[in-house]
Amino acid sequence: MTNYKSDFLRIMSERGYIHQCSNEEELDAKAIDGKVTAYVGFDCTAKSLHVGNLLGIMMLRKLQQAGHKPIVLIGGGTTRVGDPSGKDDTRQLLNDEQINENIASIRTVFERFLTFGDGPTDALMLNNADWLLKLNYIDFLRDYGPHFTINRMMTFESVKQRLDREQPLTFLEFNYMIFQAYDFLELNRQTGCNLQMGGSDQWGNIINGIELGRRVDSTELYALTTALLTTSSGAKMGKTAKGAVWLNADMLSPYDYWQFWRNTEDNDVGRFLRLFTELPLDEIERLEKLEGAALNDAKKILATTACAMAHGQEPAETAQETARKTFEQGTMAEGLPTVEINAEEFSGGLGVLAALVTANLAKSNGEARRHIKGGAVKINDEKITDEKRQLTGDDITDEGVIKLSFGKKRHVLLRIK
RNA sequence: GGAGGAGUGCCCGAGUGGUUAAAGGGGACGGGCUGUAAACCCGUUAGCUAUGCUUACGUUGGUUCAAAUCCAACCUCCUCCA
Repeated sequence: MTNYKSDFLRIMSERGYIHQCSNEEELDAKAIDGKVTAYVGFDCTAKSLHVGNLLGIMMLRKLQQAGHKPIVLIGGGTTRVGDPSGKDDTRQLLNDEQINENIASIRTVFERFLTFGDGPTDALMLNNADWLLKLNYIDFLRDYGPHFTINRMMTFESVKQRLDREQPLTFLEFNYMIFQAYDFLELNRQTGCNLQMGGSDQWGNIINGIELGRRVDSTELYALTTALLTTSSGAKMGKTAKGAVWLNADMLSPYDYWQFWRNTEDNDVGRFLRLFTELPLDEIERLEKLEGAALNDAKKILATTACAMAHGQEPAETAQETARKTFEQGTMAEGLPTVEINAEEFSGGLGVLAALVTANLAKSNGEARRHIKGGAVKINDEKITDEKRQLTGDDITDEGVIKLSFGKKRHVLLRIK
């Protein structure tokens, strides 16, 4: 990579965020001379963002730290259309109420990573519904349609691949690209935003926006993308047994979030420390050199730091302590995820199968049954083999809970209330 | 509008009348080994009130003792032609 002169690009580069950048010299120069305003777009199809979105959030954070202005663009308008990228099943369309709920819920996460406000480098949160919904089809086509040629769009990798694989590419999807380009233009007009960042899969879309800006407003816009995040064994980031690794604490507990980072593969430790923590680089270099079991210390630091950023210092430390007790001492830890059970429900004795399901450790009785057969289930650290086993008052420990374990890593405390 | 091809479980993909809850692979989960890692080995991978029952091979009907497999209509996608 080039030697960047601006703090922003230098830091981004050193930490391994940069995959592609359009016109980097000029962007670099801009970042030295003055303020850059940049945005990252986020979907709002769920109540929470997940680790897959974290890279985008971190980029905005770095931007702000370097003295520039970040914009969080919520895709309230585009969500209404439904992003067709996922393709296979036409996603069910969300209604306005759901979308607004999601936006409200997602906002809280950004507040942990960015400082919002009215100051020159304070972050802004905008919603593209505010302009997309007002568009008039014919006017929009006349004003912007001429600037996009099918010929050009056919050369984009995302389009090419789709056609090569003989997968359908709908007109809607074509338009989605145009909307995104238009978002960029609109943001530039409203706020002077001149940089769009995103994952490498967004490159084509971002370039479309840059070209639109040049043609319509003769303005120079820039693109900066990061490599899509995968683990070194090639898996997509962000999936666990329970599903997505959510950033909202009510969707995934800080403990589980901590565990996610703790279980990082050896080969990813250094990379993740650079991307997802703000430890000094020389410290990271020291940590990633650790070998064998010692590398676990680096993973714990990664977990606690990353967790603190998303959930706060205290929950992160609690999570670390809980993990220490659970894994290193093998003792009962109060901080494990807890599930409450009604006393009435419990009074007659509760079957293990049902308990596993209510604790969200198994999806169905059948699954729970199979895993009991496979020797994966423990009650208060004692392996059970009888699927008819009932949980009774005798199982309640001195701490007033029942510890239910599924596999070595997943533990839940049942608390009767 | 015409001709041809396709639609299978989380994904890819085999199966063209019964022994098919459906080969094989991937993924995921569990067990083993370890370091709460990777790799590797083994197992599991529809639901339930469970020696049985119910759902399931695009949708809906039909033929048959029996259908993912045959027939009809419909829906969707792909290719070629107009």
